[in-house]
Amino acid sequence: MPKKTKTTKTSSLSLQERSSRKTIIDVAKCAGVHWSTVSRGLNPEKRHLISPEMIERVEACAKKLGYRANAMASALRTQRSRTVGVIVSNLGDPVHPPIVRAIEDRFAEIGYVTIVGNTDNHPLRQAALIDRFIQQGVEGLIVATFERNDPGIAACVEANIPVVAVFRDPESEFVPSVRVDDAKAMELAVHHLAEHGHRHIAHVGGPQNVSTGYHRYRGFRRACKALAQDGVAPTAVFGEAFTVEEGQFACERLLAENHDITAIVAGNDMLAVGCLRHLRNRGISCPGSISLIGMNDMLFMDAIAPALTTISTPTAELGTQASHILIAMIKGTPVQNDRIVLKPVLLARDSVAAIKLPTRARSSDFSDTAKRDVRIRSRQS
Amino acid sequence: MPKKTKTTKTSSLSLQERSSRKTIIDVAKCAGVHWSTVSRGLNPEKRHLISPEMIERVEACAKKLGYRANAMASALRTQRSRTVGVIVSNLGDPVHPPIVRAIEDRFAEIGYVTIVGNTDNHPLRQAALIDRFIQQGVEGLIVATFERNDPGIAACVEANIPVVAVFRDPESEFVPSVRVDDAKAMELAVHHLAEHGHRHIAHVGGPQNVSTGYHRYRGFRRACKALAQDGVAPTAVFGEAFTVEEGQFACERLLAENHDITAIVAGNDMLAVGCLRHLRNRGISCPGSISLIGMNDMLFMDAIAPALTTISTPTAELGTQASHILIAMIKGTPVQNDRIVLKPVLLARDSVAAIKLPTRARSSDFSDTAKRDVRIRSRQS
DNA sequence: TGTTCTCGTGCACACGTTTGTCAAGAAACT
DNA sequence: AGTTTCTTGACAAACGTGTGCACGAGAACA
Repeated sequence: MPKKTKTTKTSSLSLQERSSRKTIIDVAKCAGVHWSTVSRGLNPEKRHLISPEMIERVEACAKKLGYRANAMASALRTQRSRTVGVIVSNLGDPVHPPIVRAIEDRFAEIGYVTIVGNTDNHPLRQAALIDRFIQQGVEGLIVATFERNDPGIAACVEANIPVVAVFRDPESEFVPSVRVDDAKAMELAVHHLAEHGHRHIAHVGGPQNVSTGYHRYRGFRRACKALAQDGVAPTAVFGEAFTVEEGQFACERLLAENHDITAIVAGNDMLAVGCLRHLRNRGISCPGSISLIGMNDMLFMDAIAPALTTISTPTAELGTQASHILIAMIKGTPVQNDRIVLKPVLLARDSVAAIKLPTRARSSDFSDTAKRDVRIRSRQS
Repeated sequence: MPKKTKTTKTSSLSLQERSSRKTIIDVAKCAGVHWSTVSRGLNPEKRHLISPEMIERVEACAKKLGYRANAMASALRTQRSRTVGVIVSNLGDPVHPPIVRAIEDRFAEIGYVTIVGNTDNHPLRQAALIDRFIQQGVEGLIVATFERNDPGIAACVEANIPVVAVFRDPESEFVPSVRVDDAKAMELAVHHLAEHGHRHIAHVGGPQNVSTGYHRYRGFRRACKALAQDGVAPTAVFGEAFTVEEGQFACERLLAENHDITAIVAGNDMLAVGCLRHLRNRGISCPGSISLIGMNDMLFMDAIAPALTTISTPTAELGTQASHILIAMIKGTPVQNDRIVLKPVLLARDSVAAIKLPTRARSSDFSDTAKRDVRIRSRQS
């Protein structure tokens, strides 16, 4: 009887190790029933198969023993891990936390758990992360790091796991996406500047291999072209990344070669803050000499000097919408609209001044800063 | 033979559903060996039991089939999920992302996956989250939401799961903690102001039920008491939370009752920005009329107006240290120091001015903003 | 050549669930 | 009363992996 010996040994060992995590078997013993009965009694979907008093008895025992279902065992059996993955480039970038937060909220509501990972924009780290998450058994993925035509998408569709792109648009037919209308955002910015009399407008853009940087630049050019008869001339420099440092350097390069620039449209607020830093270092007044518009309305952009006029991105809404789509995909529900493009809104603050008018917009009024933003909605709704 | 029918049905069904996720059995078939051999061949720790050529053959088949280990099955068998949980109050609060980011980095290095959750400071949500994470099988927990003597700790120790508190100190003997010296931080601030001639210093503090708010207030009072012979008089108001709005309201209450205040030490940067907003709305100059010091050195605090003098908190280091401790606990390694208190650093910028001197510190120099910070280290190292 | 030892592989059980199937008993029908 | 229907709970087979044990083959030794 070597089997018996082995069995006993193993089980006693595991009992020693796992302090005392209770299983349905413990609950069943306590309630004096078979464990399948416990399983059904505790599962809301199968509960109708069990008599009410039995359910009550089982639940009482479960509570008494401090029973907690083993999600791994359940996941293994049902092939549903109740887990989703979120991949961002860098949680430290202030655009991402509101998105992740919104996703976590939505999935917590349906009992799902959210795992996160950072790629730092390295395709290899992204690939490794996707691989690891699939191993982990995520039921879906929300990815904010896809480049245009990202090869990483193949790994997901191959593994047959639902993916939705957020913030960036991979422009792939296989992946639903939720993003903001980047081109439109830049058009709003350029028109806003043109209305203030600016003609020599420059773009301090971000990386062109991601949709955000690319579409924003395109939108900028399109807007300038539309205003060409008014004498609006486009100029552009690009940062290697959406960071303050890159914005600072790009701005430096821009001004070294172009001396008639009166306004800058930055690819996002980080780049804008970098521009601001360079202008400050050079002693160039903003908005006195050069006006500036950012994008995303990151935290504290209303508190910096000057309060930054920027294009607001509904980051939380991005996360919420992406979650809705992913949840539908996981449930197998047909998803009606899987190419969501949210409308950006211009927030007029203090970093844009009218040109040719000697009176500068000075923040001499003492109205509440939080209420001072002037929202200018995109015209075509 | 009803069994056969059943089996066939089940397996064919699952084959249909799970597109085609490969298992070790598939790899074993491909390599013509038993799957236990595959299991060992793919496991670095047991690989030495297998002949090199066999390992090669197995790995080739695994790669050819696109085999990905099923983490859930592995976790169930080994009782090790390679998963940790991080609990914060709100990812949208800019203190948290760097912490979470650092944790994710450290655990990614050892192949662990990080799941996150937000409590919004609701004890019930925290309890639910801890419960859910334990169900999920996390091997450890890093919690940034513990209140002092938090009852939620009981659930963790009862489940026998390693926990380390970060940022906040639950002051429990059962939980290691990694935090910054909050009291010392406020002392630095008060001394800095005293050195600039301030005598009427007020504290705009945060909630007192969490260690951060509590210790910062204590540190503030201690510093004032130490300077009592110099005529330093402490005053304090408190926000219900560490938010801009609460800071604004608290500042309003403060100034309504105290008209001789010349300096404010805020409980953190959010509260400081709130103070700034109120001062601005009231037309009170900062630092001209009232000096201000914040804490944490959140992102963009060097770009706001005025550039905020603040006490820097090494947030990423908090996450890294907490991870180190948790990893040691998970491995069973004895952890040398499980009460880590990091030293805060004062960053002198533009929101503090000397009193009684008619010349105000105006930011008229054009040196690089990023390099303008003056770091004042805590004296007793 | 027989014995012992090492090394590599196969076998089978267990981890904790979920769930299809079925037996037993009660209730309702003919 | 006999038969059918319905309810309730028990049984056992997976989900995919890790690992102690057994076993066979080859090497080393007397």
